[in-house]
Amino acid sequence: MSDLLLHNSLSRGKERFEPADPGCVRMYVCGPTVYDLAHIGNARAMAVFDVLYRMLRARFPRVFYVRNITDVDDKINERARTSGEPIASITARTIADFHADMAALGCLPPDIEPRATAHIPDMIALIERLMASGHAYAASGHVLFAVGSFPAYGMLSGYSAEELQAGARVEVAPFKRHPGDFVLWKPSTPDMPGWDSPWGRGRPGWHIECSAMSWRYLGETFDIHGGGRDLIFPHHENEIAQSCCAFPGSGFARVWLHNGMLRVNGEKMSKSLGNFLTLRDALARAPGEVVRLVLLRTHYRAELDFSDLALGEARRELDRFYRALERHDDVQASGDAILRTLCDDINTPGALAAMHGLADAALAGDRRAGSELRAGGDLFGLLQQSPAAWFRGASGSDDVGAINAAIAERRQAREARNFARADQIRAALAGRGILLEDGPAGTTWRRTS
RNA sequence: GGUCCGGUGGCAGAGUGGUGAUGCAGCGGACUGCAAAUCCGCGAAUGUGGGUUCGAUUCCCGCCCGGACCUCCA
Repeated sequence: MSDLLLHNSLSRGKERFEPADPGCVRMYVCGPTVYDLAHIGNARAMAVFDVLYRMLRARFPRVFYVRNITDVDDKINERARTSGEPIASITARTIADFHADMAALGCLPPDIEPRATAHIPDMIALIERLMASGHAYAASGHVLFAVGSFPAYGMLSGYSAEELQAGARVEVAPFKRHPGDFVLWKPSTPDMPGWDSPWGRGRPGWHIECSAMSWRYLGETFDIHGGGRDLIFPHHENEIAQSCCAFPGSGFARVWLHNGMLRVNGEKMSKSLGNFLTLRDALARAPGEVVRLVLLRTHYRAELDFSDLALGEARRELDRFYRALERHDDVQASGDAILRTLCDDINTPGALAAMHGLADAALAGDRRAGSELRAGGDLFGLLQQSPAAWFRGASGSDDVGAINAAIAERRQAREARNFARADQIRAALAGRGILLEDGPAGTTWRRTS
């Protein structure tokens, strides 16, 4: 097998990937903050790293994939305040929604999905280490990380502490020693979630949870840390600072991967523009595999335009793949051809081109190609259903008997060369989203919507 | 303003220092009663100006255009 190359945000270039422990790849991905439904930007990150997870599982004996759930956050508090719904209710519901959405998107569950609120003691332990080593200080009830104590601060984002100071456009809290210092722990009022700590009752800052949970489950050093590009600064930069200072010499994550942002129908996705598309919205418009393919048709580091046009194209691509599977899928296959292309920095568009080549071959009668196509689909998390289910399953109505009756009537009409009647029947079905296809073995049907 | 990323056919979207993948759409043809699907074929692109090179879409520089990020916190 050829090398696995991954673009490391730390070096801004592709590197040959070698896990620290050849027996087990350790990966951490930033999961959702559970105050609202996942949007398609979240979905992209989840789908991209799910493909990586599948690739790694195909290449290495074991993969341990950790994806956290942030269930303590001021956005959650704010949602509870404005809606009146209790925090525990908001987070429980949103987590259930998230799991349902991920399943619909075809994402494998991570090996463990730790919740921030279950790891407060780990966070406190980490903060105490930072206090003891002089990287953190208490001020006005807060505990802050002192960026000046970490010379490498900025190694990921490319910002220097000085630049940040110069460019600061937000009012800096007066108790900070350096404008770049960030909160590790902050005080909570009685109506806010809080935990007892050496610094009084309080709650964690945004970044410390990921340092704590990755430490807990993956150790001081691990292989891959992934997330959206918008997390590079400040979130990941601060994670690095916390973890590297708490565990000198550890280096924290060895490879950082960041997926690009989304546009919707050509516009930047934002709540103010009113085009903030939830994954659930997308799933209402198209099957999960179609949404997933749209997210994987573009290389993960590039900006992606999520459009209705793209949904249509993706659906037609999947139609073709399923047609190829319909004819031939009965041989053992490895998926190696597809995996080889994916191993060039998760080159899903390139691998998709290879999938089309396999589909061509399968449609031409190469049974092995059809099986390779299926195996490639397993790497993509696509082609996970039977062609029959894809073309004729789901989408509501149980009018299969009526459809078959109509087909039988049309067959009689055609045999009598009454094509006007035959076409009338076909048009009536087409109006209900049923497309008839006359083949050598008779007439088959599929849903077009 | 600072830092960084990107500009490929009508659209989407890869690779590559030496005749520019793949998909969708379009056009012509085969097949079909007609379609659908499938197959065959066709046209169509590397933002711009320089530089390096025998040769640049690929490497370097300028320019233009587009995009991302520039924290804490209420």
